[in-house]
Amino acid sequence: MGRTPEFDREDVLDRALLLFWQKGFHATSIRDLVDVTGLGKASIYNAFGNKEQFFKTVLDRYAMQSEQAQLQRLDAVTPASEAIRIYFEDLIRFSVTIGPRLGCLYTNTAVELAPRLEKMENYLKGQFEKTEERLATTIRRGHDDGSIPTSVVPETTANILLNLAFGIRVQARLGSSEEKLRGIVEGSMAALLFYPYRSNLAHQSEARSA
Amino acid sequence: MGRTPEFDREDVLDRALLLFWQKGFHATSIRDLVDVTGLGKASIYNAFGNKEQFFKTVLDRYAMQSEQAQLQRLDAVTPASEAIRIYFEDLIRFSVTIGPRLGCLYTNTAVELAPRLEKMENYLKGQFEKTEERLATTIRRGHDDGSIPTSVVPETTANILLNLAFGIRVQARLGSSEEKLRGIVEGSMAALLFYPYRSNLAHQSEARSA
DNA sequence: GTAGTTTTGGGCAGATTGCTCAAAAATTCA
DNA sequence: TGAATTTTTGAGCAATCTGCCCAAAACTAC
Repeated sequence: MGRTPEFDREDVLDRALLLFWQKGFHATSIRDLVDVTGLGKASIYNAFGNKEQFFKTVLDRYAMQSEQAQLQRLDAVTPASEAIRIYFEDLIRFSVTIGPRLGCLYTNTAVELAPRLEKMENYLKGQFEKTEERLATTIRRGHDDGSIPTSVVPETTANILLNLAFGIRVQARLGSSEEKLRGIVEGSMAALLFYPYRSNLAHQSEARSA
Repeated sequence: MGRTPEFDREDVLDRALLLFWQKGFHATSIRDLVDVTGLGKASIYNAFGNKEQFFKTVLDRYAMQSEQAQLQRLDAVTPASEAIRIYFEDLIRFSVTIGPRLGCLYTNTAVELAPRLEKMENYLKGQFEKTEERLATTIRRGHDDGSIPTSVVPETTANILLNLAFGIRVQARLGSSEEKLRGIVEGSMAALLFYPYRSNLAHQSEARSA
């Protein structure tokens, strides 16, 4: 029992998420959150605790909407090479389409709060490691279904692909166009995963055996 | 004429630089700067203006010490492929060795202050574009001196290399080890620039024509 | 020494920060 | 209806923030 909350919790979280995503943790004040969510200061503290706890809740919601969804698609798509390609397509779409200069909330947060990263280790570093492991697993699946040459080492390449993802997220944050990011992903994947087709090679040298 | 300042300007700038580098712009207060530099509030405002102007001055000093120095070495080293390799070696050293979880001040700043990036466009975006152009130029030089296959397209590959650099800087900020970053650079460069030798390929497939 | 100039330290003003508390309003259960 | 529980509301707290000012100290030029 008790009084019914007037706000829609998910809606409030989404609004707060977008604000934190745009401005970062420190630059977002409680006042800003009050303005964007429409509910009073005390209501925020009552419903979500202090600013740091609120931010962590927002991070969880972000995880639900972005990373987890993308990682699930990694396992769902066949062949494995296509899954990786789609993973990066989703990454770009999610980093660019929703709003300008958003990038990835996880990456932005990790860069901004790196000095006090110990407190958020479970949230961020674990997520990144999980992504890397999933990528390695997918590469191994590509060995089985024949879409990725067995000569490609899963661990090393997953490491490099995660680094590629970090670069994409940062450049999305800086306002790079979707096309430019697509070109980077395409060129990198071609060089790393698909031996014969490499878009960063001039087309004159296409005649080369696989 | 007038009273001689008691502080060494370069020393103060270096201390402030390190602090901004560690904590970021918003999390660094004037009080923090007073503590770390040892001089009073008024002296800071007198010598460097307000916080934002001080930060820009610090960015300039950072440019002098890091980016510019690294870019100059790009042109100095022969062959061109070695120049690029050394560029990334310097990048890693500079991002990891000076202090833990520092990364690159430019990248950190760009990520943190992306929403108000218009005001710093000259400082950051220009620097990144300059780096990309320098990389492309170096690749062309590699075409001439024979260290990089002419099949490697300068613009596309420079684009990808810049993205690689962003990833390295972020991972350095997250505390990745020097060895891990070296592995990423080595694997990426091998795949992108040096056709026959690719460390992310298993050694069993080494017998392949160049 | 004197005048002019700059640094320095202290402190102040105004705004903003994150946060709390008590009372009012709304809902459920008895 | 009345008691219990929860949310909302608004006022306000203590601390910190940035930015600036002013008088005193220190230095240079004359």
